[in-house]
Amino acid sequence: MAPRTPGDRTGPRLRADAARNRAQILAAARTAFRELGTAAPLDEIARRAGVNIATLYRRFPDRDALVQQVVLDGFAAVAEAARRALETAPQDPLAAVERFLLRLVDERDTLVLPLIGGPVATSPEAVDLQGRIAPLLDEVLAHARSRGAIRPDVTHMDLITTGALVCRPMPYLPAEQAKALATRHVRIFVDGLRPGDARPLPPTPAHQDITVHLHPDTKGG
Amino acid sequence: MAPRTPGDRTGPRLRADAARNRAQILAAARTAFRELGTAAPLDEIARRAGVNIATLYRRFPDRDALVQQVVLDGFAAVAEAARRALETAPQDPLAAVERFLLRLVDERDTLVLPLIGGPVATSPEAVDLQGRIAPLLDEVLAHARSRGAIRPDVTHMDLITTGALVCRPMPYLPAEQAKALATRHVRIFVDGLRPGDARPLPPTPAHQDITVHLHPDTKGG
Amino acid sequence: MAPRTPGDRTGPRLRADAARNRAQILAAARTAFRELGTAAPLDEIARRAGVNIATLYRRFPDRDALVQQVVLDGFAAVAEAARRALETAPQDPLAAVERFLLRLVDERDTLVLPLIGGPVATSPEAVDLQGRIAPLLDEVLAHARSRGAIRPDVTHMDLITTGALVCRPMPYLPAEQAKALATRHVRIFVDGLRPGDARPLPPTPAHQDITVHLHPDTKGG
Amino acid sequence: MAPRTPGDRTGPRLRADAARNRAQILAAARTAFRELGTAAPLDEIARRAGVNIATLYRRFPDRDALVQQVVLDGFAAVAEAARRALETAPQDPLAAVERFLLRLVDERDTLVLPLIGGPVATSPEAVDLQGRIAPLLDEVLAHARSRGAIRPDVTHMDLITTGALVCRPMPYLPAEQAKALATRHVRIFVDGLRPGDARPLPPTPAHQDITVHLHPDTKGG
DNA sequence: GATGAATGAGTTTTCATTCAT
DNA sequence: AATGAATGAAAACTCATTCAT
Repeated sequence: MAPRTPGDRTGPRLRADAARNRAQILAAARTAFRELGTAAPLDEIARRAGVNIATLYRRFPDRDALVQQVVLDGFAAVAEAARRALETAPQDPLAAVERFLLRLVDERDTLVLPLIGGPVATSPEAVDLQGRIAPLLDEVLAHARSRGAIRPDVTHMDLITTGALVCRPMPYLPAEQAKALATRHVRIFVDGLRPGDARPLPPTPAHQDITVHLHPDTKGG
Repeated sequence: MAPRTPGDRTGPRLRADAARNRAQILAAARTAFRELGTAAPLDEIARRAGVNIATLYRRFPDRDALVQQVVLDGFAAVAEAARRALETAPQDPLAAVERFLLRLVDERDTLVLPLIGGPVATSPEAVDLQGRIAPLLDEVLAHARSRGAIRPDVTHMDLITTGALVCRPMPYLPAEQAKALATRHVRIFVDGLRPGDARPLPPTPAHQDITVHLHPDTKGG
Repeated sequence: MAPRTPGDRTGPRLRADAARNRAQILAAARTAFRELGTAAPLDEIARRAGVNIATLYRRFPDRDALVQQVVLDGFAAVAEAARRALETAPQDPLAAVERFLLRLVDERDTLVLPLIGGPVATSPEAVDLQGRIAPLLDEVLAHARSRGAIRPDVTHMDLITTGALVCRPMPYLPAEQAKALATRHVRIFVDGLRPGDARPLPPTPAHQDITVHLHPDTKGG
Repeated sequence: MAPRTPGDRTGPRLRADAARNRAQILAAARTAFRELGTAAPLDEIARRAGVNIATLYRRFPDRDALVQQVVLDGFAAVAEAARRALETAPQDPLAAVERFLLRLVDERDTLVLPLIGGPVATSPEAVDLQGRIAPLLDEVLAHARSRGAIRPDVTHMDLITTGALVCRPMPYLPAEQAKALATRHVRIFVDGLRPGDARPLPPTPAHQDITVHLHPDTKGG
C-alpha cells in the first residue's frame, strides 16, 4: 500500500492547479510554523507558497483549518514510521525503535506540530490516526519485551514523547547540527531502553492515553 | 554566596515600586513567551503584569531587551543547577547528572528560552554565564568518567541539549503530566549514559561549542 | 391583461434553467437587500440563490444592474396596485386608497426599494412605470374629491410617501408584528385623510414630482 | 434637570481630548449609519471624525459597541421628547402628540436607529430608557382620552411606530424635501387620531410591548 | 450556460511605539 | 515614575470581479 500523500482530503477532487496550490500552501505553512510558530503571518505563508492570500483562505477558511491539516499530516507521517518500525521489529526490535525515532528526526520538517505538546487535533481523521499509532508501537514493544530486549515498563507514550521532543524545532541552530544533536540524543535514549540494571520508571499521573485528551485552553507545562 | 535574584541589574537601584513592576513584567514575560512564543504581544505581557504598556517600555526599551533579560535569567538558573550538581558529583556523579536535569525540569518556567534552540544572547553577562556552564558540567562528567560510571564519549553538549529538550513548553499538556513525561524521559536518558555495552555516539559536525555561535536569522533545524 | 411577471425582460428568451436561475437570483437579492441593504455581498446573494457567483455576473453585469431590476419590479408592483385601486375607486374611493396601501404592505418583500427614499431608477422602463403611477393615483384621488370623501390638499405624493414608509424593512421585528403595526398605521393615516375638520397640510418646498429628480450622491434626509 | 448629553457614560471620566474624540466619533457614526447603514466602514467613520481608526477601536471595542451607543443616544432623545410632550399635554394633548412626532423628525439625525425596526439594545441603560418612554406616552394619551380628544384604541406603540417610520433615513432625498414629506405625513396621521367616526383599529398579535422582546437574529418584517 | 478557481483591492482588527499628562 | 491616549503600520479576513475549464 502506498503511503498517503500528505494533505489528501476526502472532499470532491480538486482541479489540478488548485491541488498544486494547496500542496504549496501546506509546505509553506509547515516551514513557517516551524520557524515562527503557529501564529506565523498567513500572508507570509501565502507569499512563500506563491499564491494570493485569498487563495489560501479559499482552501483553509481560517488559521485553525490550516494548522489542523498540518497536524494531521504530521500524524500520518508518525503512523507510517510506526508501521515501518513494526515490519523490522521481529528481527531487532530495539533497532526498530531507534530507526523509528531517527525517521521522525529526518522528517521533522513535516512533523511540525507533532503529538505531545502540539495543538490538539480533534477531527475524526486525526483521532483515527492517533488511535492507530499507539497499537503499532505497542506491538513493536511487545516484540522487544518477548525477547527481553527492553526494560519492561517502557510504554508507547515514552516513544511518542521522545519523538515529540527531538522533533521540535531549534530555530537558531543550523539544521545540520540540530540533526546531529538529536541523533546523539536518540542513541543515548535508546541505549537507556535496554534492561540491564535499569531502574524502574516513575509513573505518569494519569494512565490514560494523553494525546487525545488535551484541551486547547488548558494552560500547559 | 547567595544566588543572584533573577533579573538583577547593574544599573542604579530602582525605587521599590519600580523594582516590583520590573519583576512582575519579567514573570509575565516568561509565561507569555512560553505560551505564545517570543512574539507574544507586549501589551498582553503588560496586562498580565498589571502595569501600563508604557511602563514596560520604560523598563525595557524594546522587545529584545526583554527577551535578553529573560534568557539571561535562564542561563543563571542553569549555571546554578550545574554548580549544585558539581557539589554532589563526588559521591554519585550519575545521580548528580540526573538531579541536574530534573532541577531544570522543575524550573522550566524560568528556563523559558534556554540554551540550544533559543534566542542567541550575546551580552557580556550572557556570554560570561554561558562560559561558566560548560566547565562546571565538564567537571561533573570528569568525576563520572574517573569512576567509570559513564560512557566515555558523552559531552556537556549532550547534557545541555537534553536540558533544552525537556524544558521546552508543551503548551497543550497540563503541567502535571508534562512534568511526569519529562521525568520518565530523563530517567531513561540517564540510564542510557551508563557504560555497559553502550554503542559509541555519532560525532557532531562541528566540534566547537554551539551555543555561542548562533545567529538569529539562520534558518534552523 | 395578465400582470407582468416580476423580472421579465425584453431581450432574447432565456433557456429554462437560465430563467429559473435569474428568478432565484432576484428573489435572493430582494431578501438580502431588505436584510442587509443594497450593499449586501453579491456572493451571499448567489449563495442564497443556489448559483455560482459567476452565474450571477452573467445575468447582471454589476451590482447596479441587479439593484435596478429589483427596483423596477417594485415599481411594477406599485403600478399594478394603483391600477387595481382605480378599478374600485368609483364605489368607495377611500377604501380603494386603504386597499392600495395594504396591498403594498402585503407585497413589501417585493417592494424592496420603493419610490421615495430608495435608489434612483433612470432606465426607460423605470421612468415609464413611474410616470404611470402618479396619474393612476391622481385619478383615484379625483374620485374621492368629487365625492367630498377626502381632504382636498392630499396629493399622490402623500400616498407614495406613505407606501414607502410602511414598506421599509423592520429587520429586527418578526414579520407578523411588523405587518400588524403597519396595518394599524395605515388605518389611522387613512382616517386622517377624511375631510371633517381636517387642518390644511403644510406645503412641500418643490411642487415638482420628487421621485424622478433624485441623485444617488445627494445627501438625503 | 438638564437633559443628558448624548453619549454620557458611567465609567471613569475621560480626559478632555479623549472625550472630544469620543463625541466626534459618535457624531460621525450617526451620519454614516444613516447614509450607509450600520455596516458602514469603520475607517470611514474614523476619517470623518478626524481620528485614527485605532482610536475609534480604543473607545468602542467593536462595531456593536458603537451601534449600541448610537442607539442608546436615540432612545435618550425619544425619552426627552416624550417628557416634553407630557409637559404640554394638559393644555392640548393632540398638539402635544404632534409636537412629539415633529420633534423626532427634527432630530432624526440623532435618531439613527430608533425603536421599532432598529438594532436591539439590551444593555441595562437601554432597557431602562425604553421602559421610561412607554409610561410617558401613556400618560399623554390618558390626557387626550379624558378629554375625548383621541380615538380610544390608540396606544403608545402606535406613536412609537410612527416615530420610527417618519425618522428612518431617505438616503436619496434632499433633507429639505424629506422633512416636508414627513411633516405632511405626521399632520395627516395626527388628524387620523381624532375620534369622530374613526373606525376601530385592528389588534396587534401580541399585546406585550414589542420593542424589548426583539431578537437580533430573527428575520424581520 | 454554468462553475471552480484565482486575485487585487478593500475593510477589520491588532500591535508596537510614542507622546502628553 | 507611571499612565491614559493616540497613532502608523501590519496582519487577518472579506468581497467584487475576471478567467479558464
